[in-house]
Amino acid sequence: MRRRRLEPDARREQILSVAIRLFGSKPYADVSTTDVARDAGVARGLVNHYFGTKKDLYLEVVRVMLTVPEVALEQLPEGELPERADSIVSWFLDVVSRHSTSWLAATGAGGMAGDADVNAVIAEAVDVAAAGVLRAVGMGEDPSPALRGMTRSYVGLAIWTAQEWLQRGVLTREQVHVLLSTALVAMVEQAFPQAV
Amino acid sequence: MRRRRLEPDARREQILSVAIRLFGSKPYADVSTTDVARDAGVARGLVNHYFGTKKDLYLEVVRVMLTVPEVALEQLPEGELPERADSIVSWFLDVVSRHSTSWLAATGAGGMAGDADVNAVIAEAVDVAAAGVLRAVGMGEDPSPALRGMTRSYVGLAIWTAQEWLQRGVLTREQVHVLLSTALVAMVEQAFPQAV
DNA sequence: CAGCTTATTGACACATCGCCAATAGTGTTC
DNA sequence: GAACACTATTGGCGATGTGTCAATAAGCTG
Repeated sequence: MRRRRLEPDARREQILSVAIRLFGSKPYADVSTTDVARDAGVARGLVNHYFGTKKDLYLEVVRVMLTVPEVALEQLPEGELPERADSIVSWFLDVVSRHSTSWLAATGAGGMAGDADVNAVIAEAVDVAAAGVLRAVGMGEDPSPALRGMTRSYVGLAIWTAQEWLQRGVLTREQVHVLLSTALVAMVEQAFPQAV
Repeated sequence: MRRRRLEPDARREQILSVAIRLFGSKPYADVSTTDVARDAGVARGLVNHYFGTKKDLYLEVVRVMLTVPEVALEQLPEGELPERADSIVSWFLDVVSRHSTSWLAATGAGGMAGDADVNAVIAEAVDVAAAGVLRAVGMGEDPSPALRGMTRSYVGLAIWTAQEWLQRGVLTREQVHVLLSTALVAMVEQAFPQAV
């Protein structure tokens, strides 16, 4: 039997990439650690050695899937609210359409929603997105819990709308953009003031 | 061993109620058919006999959890859009707060989101809710696919907002009401026209 | 009470998972 | 180049969960 011995970091990275591919295409229960090990050309025990339990591996996968480049989010236009809203919506749609499959699989929690740890990882990513939205609309300074909650709700709207666009294909990007922009403006002007 | 022999309907109902309780309090993977059988005072094989596979049982549970009395939805006020929006939002918040735990567990898909069959059941419930919203705002006559998609997105917003309210507790019912009403009015007036 | 229908059981076969002692690459030293 | 040490990697054991099915017995009927 020919074994190949790799640096721990390299092996871990290789197994993780295989896991990302599998968990991105099938729900959690339909991916066995045996599948991951086989596709990685490795004994199943090695997967546990590097990642602990199967759920731990899945958590790593979701973390990677939801990690998003927030560089372009730095330079936001200084215009009025509608322009700012357009800008943040465009950024969101760009990100989501680029990583569509993996991103949608992760936010849909491909078969592990409801689990406390998985929820925590998703919630953290949603928090990051919500913080970006709040900064974009000029309310990013020390937001109250209620305000952050409302913004997370808006991110939920964005996720669902993206699904209608990218998975169901019943909406055009233009329609999605209009919907998310108008909703954001309306919420900022009328609902958010109630949550200062 | 004392066996008790019940009518198939009665036994099925009893097992289902136990399953609803368990799946409502723990994620899918944390509930074994052995748990259901034990709590029902029954052999594990009987669960499979009545419901087939474990996932089939779960589908039944989700179906029941998402079945909602849509009686009060029949008599909707005839006023202007803001009043109609207030009305449908109130109806939604009443329903959701009444069945909060089970309803949230189901929409969160307690550990099986991403699975095709489970998604189908949830999607159907969302469709029903979306149809109610469309009727409430006076656009229920033969809506286009795009319009129905936008309305499903709005239902997604409502679900996420309800979670911030009932699970996280960072929003009051008043705040939720304002948020959902203003978002609905804005979407109907500005986004929906793009999807006739 | 005997007999029949069928609700219910118990066990078998199979899959998956976490764990750990044993194995064998790979670089180091003499 | 051979012996060695370090550790990445393997393979198998035990436990748990699931679906299936022939065997069993509960309860009605004559």
